Amino acid sequence: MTVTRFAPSPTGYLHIGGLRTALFSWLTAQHNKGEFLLRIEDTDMARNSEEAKDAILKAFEWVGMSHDGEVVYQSKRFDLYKKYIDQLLKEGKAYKCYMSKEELATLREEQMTKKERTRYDGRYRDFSGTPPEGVDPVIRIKAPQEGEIFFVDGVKGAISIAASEVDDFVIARADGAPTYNFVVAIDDALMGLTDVIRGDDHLYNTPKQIVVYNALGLDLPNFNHVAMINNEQGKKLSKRDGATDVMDYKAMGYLPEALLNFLVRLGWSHGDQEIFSIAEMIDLFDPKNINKSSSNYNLDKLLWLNAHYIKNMPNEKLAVLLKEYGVNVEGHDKVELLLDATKERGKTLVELAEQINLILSAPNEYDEKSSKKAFKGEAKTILADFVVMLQNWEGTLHLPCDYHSVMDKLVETKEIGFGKIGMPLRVSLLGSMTGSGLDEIMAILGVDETVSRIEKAIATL
RNA sequence: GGCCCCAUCGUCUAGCGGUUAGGAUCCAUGGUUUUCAUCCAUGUUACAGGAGUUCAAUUCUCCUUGGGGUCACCA
Repeated sequence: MTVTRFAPSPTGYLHIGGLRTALFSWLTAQHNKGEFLLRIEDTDMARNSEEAKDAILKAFEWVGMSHDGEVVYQSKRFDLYKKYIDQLLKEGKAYKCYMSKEELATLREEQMTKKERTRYDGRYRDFSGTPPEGVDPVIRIKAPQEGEIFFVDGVKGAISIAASEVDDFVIARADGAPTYNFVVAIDDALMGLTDVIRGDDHLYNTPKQIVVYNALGLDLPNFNHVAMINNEQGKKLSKRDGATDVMDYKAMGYLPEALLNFLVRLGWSHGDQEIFSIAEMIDLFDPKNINKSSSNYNLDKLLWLNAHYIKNMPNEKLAVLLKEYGVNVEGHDKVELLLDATKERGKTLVELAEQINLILSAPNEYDEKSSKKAFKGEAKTILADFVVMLQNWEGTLHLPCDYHSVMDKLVETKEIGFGKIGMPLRVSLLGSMTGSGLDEIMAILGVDETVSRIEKAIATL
């Protein structure tokens, strides 16, 4: 059975790039009817935060990616890691290193001035003398000293790194707490991971983890390293490039299905297909189609996708979502009409809410440019005549086409162009020259409200 | 700097030795729409450079250049 995982460290919000690798992992599991596990990497007690962990879980909930089984917390598994550390110590595959932090810093400085790669020099690897006083030792694992560490990456292909590049790295801190590369290998193995999908910033961690797998005699999973997402200039994505917190996208009015669709096409493709429902992604996703190269982040397509998903979303669902953006249309007797008339005009739920509010609340002021253009000439008398006609026909006005026929009639009897009534009417109802169809707006408002808004406008002329 | 990875329109990408190098987005233009948006149509724009291999390279190899990643008692 395929088992994948997402393993964030709870030091901040869920990053947009993290969501993509999580999505790739989740899709791989779903596609193979396997399991997608969630593990919180909180071995660094000093940097963890409960809020960060909750924020990450919340983001997962928002996008609708559910994990299987219980969330695994590494901080609760220290006893387990301790057991493996003791085992390696006993087998001579790991050793205590009494080098102080100061000594290590000095060594590193020397290496840097000599422009060498900074690495631990192995001075305690075969140490058997009397340990220095006052130093709590760290525990280092014995990495191979020659040869190559080789593995086949699912997206990058064959990777080989010289053993000399991997030093005897620390697996347990001076306080006894295990370190990342050690526990990742153990947990991935113990949790039954078959496919590790992660950012390629972890590529160099892989040989280290392989050292752990080998020392403990564990089976290797398939590694898949996904290239990074950079900003539009190809540089590392930072807050300055816009939102990097997944939840910011919710605040900006993006739909999770749009965000996921956008993300799945960043570094992965299925021919020319652009639109993927969640079900289609699951059906078609295969990590072997993941791109080797990094991709740049550009929100144009996300906006387009979001507009697409809003346009195609059932009104009932839209009405529910809109409540989180300050618009409650659920009680309105013309909800269907209201949403049909506005949903093609908002690329985000925030914009859609604005469009709806434009109709729902009478304009407090009239856009200067629009009113100047619309409220000129005979506008006042035309609007007054229109009000009279609306009132005369009141009982028969229900559908947009009913209102349209009144406008037709007005244009006909007064022998004027459509714009003569259209423009002033639009500004009277919405306050500006842009917006949904007049027929729909009037049908949504009803005769009373329509007349009231027109009369209010007339009063200012 | 050492090591590792990468390289097709501005951006996301298709391509897997022989194509008029395709799609999407963006942008521009036209049409539909009483406005705006939607929608439809059309158009501009790409194989980083240089050597090979081959009858033939965007595609394979090498070099250069450019970009990214990584070098913790962080994850």
